[in-house]
Amino acid sequence: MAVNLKQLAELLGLSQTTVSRALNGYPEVNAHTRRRVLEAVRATGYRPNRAAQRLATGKARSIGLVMPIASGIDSDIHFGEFLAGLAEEAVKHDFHFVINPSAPDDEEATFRRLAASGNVDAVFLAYMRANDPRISILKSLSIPFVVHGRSIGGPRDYPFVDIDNTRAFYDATKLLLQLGHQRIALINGPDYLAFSIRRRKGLMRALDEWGLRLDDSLVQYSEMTDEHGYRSMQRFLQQPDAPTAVLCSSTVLALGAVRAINQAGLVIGRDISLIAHDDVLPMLKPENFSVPLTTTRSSLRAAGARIAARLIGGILEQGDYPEQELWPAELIVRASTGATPGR
Amino acid sequence: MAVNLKQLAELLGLSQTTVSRALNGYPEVNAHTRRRVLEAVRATGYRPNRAAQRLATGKARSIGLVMPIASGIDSDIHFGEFLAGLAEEAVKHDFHFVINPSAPDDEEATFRRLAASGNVDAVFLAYMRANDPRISILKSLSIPFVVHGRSIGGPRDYPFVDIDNTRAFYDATKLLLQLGHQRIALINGPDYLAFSIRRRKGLMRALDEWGLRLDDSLVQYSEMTDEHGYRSMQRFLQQPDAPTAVLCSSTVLALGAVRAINQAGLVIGRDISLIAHDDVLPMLKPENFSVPLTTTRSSLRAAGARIAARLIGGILEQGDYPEQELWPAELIVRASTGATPGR
DNA sequence: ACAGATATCCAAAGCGCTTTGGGAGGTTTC
DNA sequence: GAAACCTCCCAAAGCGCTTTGGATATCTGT
Repeated sequence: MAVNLKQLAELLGLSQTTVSRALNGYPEVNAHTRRRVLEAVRATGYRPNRAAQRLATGKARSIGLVMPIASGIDSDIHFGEFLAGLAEEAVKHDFHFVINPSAPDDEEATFRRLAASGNVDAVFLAYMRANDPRISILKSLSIPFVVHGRSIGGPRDYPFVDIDNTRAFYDATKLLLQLGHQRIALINGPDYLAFSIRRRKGLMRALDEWGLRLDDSLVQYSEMTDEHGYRSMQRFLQQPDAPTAVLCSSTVLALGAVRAINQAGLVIGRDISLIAHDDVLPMLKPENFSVPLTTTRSSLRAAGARIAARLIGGILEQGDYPEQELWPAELIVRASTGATPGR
Repeated sequence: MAVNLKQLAELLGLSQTTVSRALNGYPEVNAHTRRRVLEAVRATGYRPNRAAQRLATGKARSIGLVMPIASGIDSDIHFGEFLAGLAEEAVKHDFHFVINPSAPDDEEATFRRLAASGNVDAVFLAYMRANDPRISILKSLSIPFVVHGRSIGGPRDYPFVDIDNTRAFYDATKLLLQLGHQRIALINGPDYLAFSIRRRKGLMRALDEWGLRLDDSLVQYSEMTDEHGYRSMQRFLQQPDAPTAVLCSSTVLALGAVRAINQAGLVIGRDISLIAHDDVLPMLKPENFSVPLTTTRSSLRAAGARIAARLIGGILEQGDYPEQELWPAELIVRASTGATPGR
């Protein structure tokens, strides 16, 4: 018993115009009438036909999402978590996604197709790289978009939500330095990604201020899997002058790192300190590690939700959001950080 | 310079009807006229407005996807891979997804909402459990759907694409038995999932035929992560009468298992044999393992693409697919399987 | 009490496509 | 040569919503 606007209007003895306006919050409707309409909607279970709305308004109520298929990114656990946030928010407003898989070298064409298709009102962008070409492409396509993260170099005036990676790892490093650590290593994400670059910068800056030099043999880049964390940590531990403290770009990496440390017979927080960035993955809580992890925390899912909200707000022309948001990451000290051994 | 049907028709000196028919492959159009239309489409870059098509045809051109958000499933690497296949196929036909996140206990309501909303033509279902209630729900909602996997128990007449898990693990076990192994362990997926249950059954059946009994202390269930594979294998190796061969439900699990084996100082293929199920994850190829892995192979991505194709075919009422497909998994013997040690 | 606001509501015109119901002209059929 | 068919095309009626451009009625202030 799916009703449509016309039937609903008839049932109420009103015109479609008035009912439509009552539903869409226009002011020229008597409060009492509006209440009646809302009541009837509840009673009949009326739901507006989206296709008709789209045709009439020109808004597709959907946001485009280019999903890289080549590398391991798409199957990445972090991506899934972020997507969950996006989806959660989108579903509240009855928005859809158009997921376009694309090989990295085909991205530009994919974006063009997406924009031209008219199937999406806005586009979302992530996994920013240094000098990322996609920003200029999207600007030229004149389709609204919001970026998760920031590029490095290139145009600066585009909407984004990012966390202050430099600051987060600067703070983390500072803590370690104050605890007396001098050789601090970094198990980072892929080296071409902007957040990796910034995290390294944060580390370097803090070292600089302390009068220390970053030793590049103490930085490892890789995809953020448990396995890579394990291997990177092993490599560090085998070095002649092994680090006494390690920064991890993800709790997933930390998982592997911890295993390597344990296997080497070392005790976390005593023999070696560990700080990881925590994306708040529901299945991997830093407080549940055998030794609870000191972390820089910022929820990936929240970022996803926020970006969805901004995208949708922009399309519906409601809500007011800052163009650029730089979220701080919270430094949470737990048991995995301690004073330098033998001091 | 976006043209619409009307303008295109005018430009050609034809009626909208004829142009529409030419484009949609109706027979009552002269071949020559059709060619002219197609040519004009190319020249003008005409693209039909989807919203209008939807309104006129009643088809939303989108498929619904309920994404579990509670457990680790959504961030699961296997899910991402499957999704890639779905998306790849969908984009070919300009189909969308409506991703609905849902807590497991809210699934029924989510499905109802999805079906009632009218913005999906069909629904896709995965992560089947034993006696899965979702099948009946979807049937009662009378919305087309295709299942990835099969339930166990409950109604049998529903469309699915599944791989023959029982058979795959039966074959794998058979191979191990022929090689002389008697104590064969299984590192399985979550115990409530249908495929896990079937794989265990395959193992058990082969053992039975060989006159052996399945020792339930040799079966571990867990989410399919590297970490869990590691732990499960460790547990097996610590047992007094450790297995000489192990079956893994995923190459991801095998990754951890291999680590545990190496760590124990054992040699794969000599001291202990390993067979894993290979979902053909692009980032994890069994032939690249330090000891190339014997596997039962079936591409998850291909399954995703197939399901998308069937769903879309059903909506568009074209193409003819079998209702139920049970794909065989290919047994590929590599170096990780060898004769029982000390025989 | 009357011109000008103000508050509510409505009829009708799209949005861009598909589809129904013909209809003109040319071919067959008997 | 008339009746019966094809073949190919068209006009117009929707699909279900939003929005424009009034109407009508009720208030204002003077």
